[in-house]
Amino acid sequence: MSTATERYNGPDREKHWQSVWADARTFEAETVSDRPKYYVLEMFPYPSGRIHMGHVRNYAMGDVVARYKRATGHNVLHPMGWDAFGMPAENAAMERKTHPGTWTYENIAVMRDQLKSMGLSLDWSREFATCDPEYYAQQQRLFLDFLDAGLAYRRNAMVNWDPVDQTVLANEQVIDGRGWRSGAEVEKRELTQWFFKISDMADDLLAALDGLDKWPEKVRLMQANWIGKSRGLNIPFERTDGEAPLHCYTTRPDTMRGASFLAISPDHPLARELESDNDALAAFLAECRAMDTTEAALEKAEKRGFDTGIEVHHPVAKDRTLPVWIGNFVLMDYGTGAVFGCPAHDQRDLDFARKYDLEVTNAFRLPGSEVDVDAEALVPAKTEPVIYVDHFAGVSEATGQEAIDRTIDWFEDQGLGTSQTQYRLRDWGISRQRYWGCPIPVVHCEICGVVPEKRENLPVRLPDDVSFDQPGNPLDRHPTWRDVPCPNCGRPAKRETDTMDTFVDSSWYFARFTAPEAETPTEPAAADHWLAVDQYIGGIEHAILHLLYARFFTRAMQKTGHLDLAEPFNALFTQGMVNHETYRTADGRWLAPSEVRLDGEGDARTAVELASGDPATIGSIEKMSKSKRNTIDPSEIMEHYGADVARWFMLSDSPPERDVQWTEAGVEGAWRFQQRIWRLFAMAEPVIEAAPDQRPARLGPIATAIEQAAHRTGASVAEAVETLRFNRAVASIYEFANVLAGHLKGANAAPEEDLAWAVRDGLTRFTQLLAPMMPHLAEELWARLGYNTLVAEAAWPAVEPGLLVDDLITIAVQVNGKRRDELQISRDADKQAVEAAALELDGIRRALEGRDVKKVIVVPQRIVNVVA
RNA sequence: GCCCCUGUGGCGGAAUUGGUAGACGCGCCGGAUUCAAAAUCCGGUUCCUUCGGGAGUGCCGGUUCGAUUCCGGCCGGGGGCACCA
Repeated sequence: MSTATERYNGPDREKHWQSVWADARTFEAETVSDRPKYYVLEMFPYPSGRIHMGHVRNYAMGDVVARYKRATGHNVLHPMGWDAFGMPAENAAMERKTHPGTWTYENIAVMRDQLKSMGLSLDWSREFATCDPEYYAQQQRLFLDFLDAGLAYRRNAMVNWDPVDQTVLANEQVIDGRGWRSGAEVEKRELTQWFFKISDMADDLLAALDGLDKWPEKVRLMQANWIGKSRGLNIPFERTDGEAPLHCYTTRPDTMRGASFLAISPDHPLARELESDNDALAAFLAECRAMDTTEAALEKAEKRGFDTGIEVHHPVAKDRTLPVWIGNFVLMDYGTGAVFGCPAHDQRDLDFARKYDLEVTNAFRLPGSEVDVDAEALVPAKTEPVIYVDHFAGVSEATGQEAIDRTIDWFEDQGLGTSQTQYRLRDWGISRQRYWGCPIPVVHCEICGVVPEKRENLPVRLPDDVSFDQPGNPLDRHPTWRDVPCPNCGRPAKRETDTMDTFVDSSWYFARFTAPEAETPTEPAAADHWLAVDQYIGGIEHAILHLLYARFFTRAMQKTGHLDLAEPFNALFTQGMVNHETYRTADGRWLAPSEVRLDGEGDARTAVELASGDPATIGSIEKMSKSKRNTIDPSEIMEHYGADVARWFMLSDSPPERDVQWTEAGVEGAWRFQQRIWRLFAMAEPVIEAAPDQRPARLGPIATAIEQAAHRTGASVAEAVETLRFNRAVASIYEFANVLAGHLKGANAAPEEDLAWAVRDGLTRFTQLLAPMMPHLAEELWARLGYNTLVAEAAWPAVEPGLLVDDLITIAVQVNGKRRDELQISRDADKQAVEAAALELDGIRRALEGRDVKKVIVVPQRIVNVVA
C-alpha cells in the first residue's frame, strides 16, 4: 500500500507530552498512599557539563522500571539530584576564573534540561544538589553525630603530597611518581587527617553480603575481597637482649620451621626508635619514605633491607635465633607491621634472603620429592597435600589449610601465640585539602584542642569570596573565614580547613530523597516508609567504594538514630558501558565520529577525515570518552530522532549488564520501528472505528490469534521488565507488532466485529506494553485510540492465563537424540497416545529403517525420544 | 600470583528445571512499487550437500535416552585484587 501517512515527529510531540506530565504532576510520589511503595533510584550524576550516553542508558533503564511499577499499582519514588562537589569545579575555576559554584549550578541547569528532554518519570519536586548548604548542613550534623559515637576520629597518616598544587593526591592521581596535574614529584607526607571507622564494621559488612541476594554475585565477591578477611596467628618473638618482644602476624604459621629472619616496616615504632642514633639507618628510612607507593612502582621496586643487629629467638626451636631486618616492603598498617620471612615458601622472601645471604630452610616438601628450594620458592595451593618436615606439632602429610588450622591451635595451647582475625579494609580517610567540598565542622583551639562546632551554628558555610589564582586550599589562606571563637571557651580559634571526600556526599543522598526538606538529616517516618531502595541501578565502576561507603553510612546512621535499617539497597543492578568505534589520523590525532565519513562494509570499511580528505584508521571499540573523542551527544540524537528512539535503542539488543556499541545503524533501526508503529496505527484506524465496545462472545481464528498474542506478549514483557531483561521485552514487542501487522494487511475495509474488537484490544495493550520504553509515542497512540486519559497513569493490562496455552501443541520427535519429525497433538494427550502417534510418523519410520525400538522416552508436552 | 566472569550465524544477541539451537533486531541477497532513487512492502538468510542428507553453541573427553545448559582438562577474551605476610 502507499504510505500517505505522515511521519511521526518525535522531537516535536515529545515536548508536548512532557509538559502534559509536568502539569498533571504525574510522577510526584505520594506521601500518603494505600498503594505499596516502590523506590527506584539510579546513581545521581556529577554535573560535569552535559549528559553522556551512559546517563541515557542508565536513566532509560530506571525509567522503564519506574513506569512499569507505577502501572502495576505502586506508589513510586523516583527522584533525581546532583553529586555536585568535586575537583573538576575547582579546575574549571582556575581555568575560567569563575566560582566553582557558578560553574556547577550552570552545568546543573543544562543537564536538568537535557534529562527533562528524555521524558523521564522523575519526581523533580525532591531535587537537590549536594553542594546546596541545606544538604551539607545536614551532612555536617551527621559528622558531629558520628564524632560523638566514636565513628569519626583524627590521626596521623601518610599521604601523597603534591608540592606544587599543595594538595593531597589520591593514589590514582599519582602517575609515575608525579602529580597528574602539576607533573611535580610527589612526596610522602605525614598529615593529621579525619577518618571514619569503617573497619569497626568490617565483619558485619562482610557477613551481611550473604543476605544481599538481589545484588550481582560479582559485586558481592568484589566487596568480600576488598574487605579481605583472613585468620592467622599473632606471635610474640622474644628478643635476645631482653627488651619487649616483637609481635608478628602470619597467615602461614605452618611454615614457621622455615622462618629465617624478621622484617619490620620502616614506619614501625622500633625502626623510629633506632633511627635517632644511627645515621645509616636514618638515611635508609628517608629513602623508603620517599618511595612511591603506586602499584606500578611497587611492581618494579627493589626489595631492600637494613639489618638492625637485633636478634630474636625462634618461638619453637629456642636454640635458633633470627636477625631482625627493616624491610621496605613491609606495611605498617596491616597486621602488626612486622613479619617473619620464610624464604623457602615465599618468592619475595626468597629473593630477599638470596640478596642478603640469609638461611633458606624448608618447612615442607612435595610428596615423592626430596628436592629443596632452588631458584623458586615452593608455594603449592593451600588445598594441595604436602609432607611437612619435622613439624613441631606433629603434622606430617596434610594440606596447607589443615596444617595452618592445627598449627594455630597448637600455638594457642602452648601459650606461644594468639589467633587473630585480620581485615584488609582500612579506615576511610575523608580529609581533602580542597575548597569545593563539605567543610568539616570542627574548630581547633589552643586550649581546648579539637572542638566540634555547635549544632545551632550549622551549616559551616563555604565562603564565596575565594580566589583560585594560586595553588593550595583557598580556605587555608582566606583572611577571615578561619577565625572563629572556640565553641567551648570562646577564645580566638581556627576552623578546620579540610573538606570531606565527595564520596561522603553520595553515601546518604538516597536517604535524603525521602525527606529532602527536613530540618534534620532524615525524617524517621519518611525514611522508614521509603527505605530500603527497592531497585538501585548504576555503573559497575562503583561496585566497591561507593556501595561499600553507602552500606557503612547506613549502619552508622542507624547507630546514631537517623535510620532504622542496615542495608540501603535491596536490589542492585550494574549496567554496562556505552562504547563507540575510535578514529585516528595518520599522525595520531583522535577524530570525532562527526568528523569522519565511512565507506564500504565488513573488512573493507574505510574512514576519511572530512575536513582534509585524508584517510583515517578505524580503531578499536571503546568506552565513550572525551580523550578519545568517540562520544555522541545525547541532545543531538534527541533533537534529531527524539528521546523515545534514543531510549529504545539503548534498551534493545544488548543485555543491560553488558556493554553496548552505539551505531548509526542501530539508532536508525529504532527510528524505523517507531515510524512503522505509527503506520500500523494509521492502517488500523478504520478497523478500530468499527470495533464494538464489548468483547464479542465468539472470536474467529484471526481474532483469537491476535488476542492470544496480546496476552502472551503482556506476560512476557512483564516478566522481562521484572527481571530487567529489557532486550527481551523489546524483542517481545517486535514480535507482537509483526503479528498485528500481518493480520491487519489481510483485513478488508469492513471487517467482522470480532476482528475489529481484537485489533482495538490488541493495539490498546500494545500501547500499554510499549509505554515504559517509548512513553511519548505511547501517549500519542493512546490519544489516537480515543482514550482521554494518560497511558502513564493507566493500569498494566491484566493477562488471562487461559490464553497463554494452546490446546493443540507441536512437540519434536527424536530418534537417538536427533530430531527427525514433529507431532501435532492435543495438549492433554496421555503418554501412550503420544508414543503411539510418534511411532506412526513418516519421518520416524524412515529414520528407524526397520530397527527395533528399544525404548521410548516421552516427556509430556515437550519431547519424544525413540531409542533404537 | 590470587579470585571471578565469559566464549552460540556476517554482527548484537534468544533458548524456564538438561528436551525442536539460532527468537527478535542489524546487515546481506532476491522480488514488488518507482521514469529513477529514497522510503515502504513481500520472500530468503548457521555451514556443507551429489538435495537423500550430513555437520554444528571455543577445543578434547565424560555423565545422560537426550548437553549451549551438568562434570573434568585445555585454549581464547574480559574484569577485580595484589609488597596484605
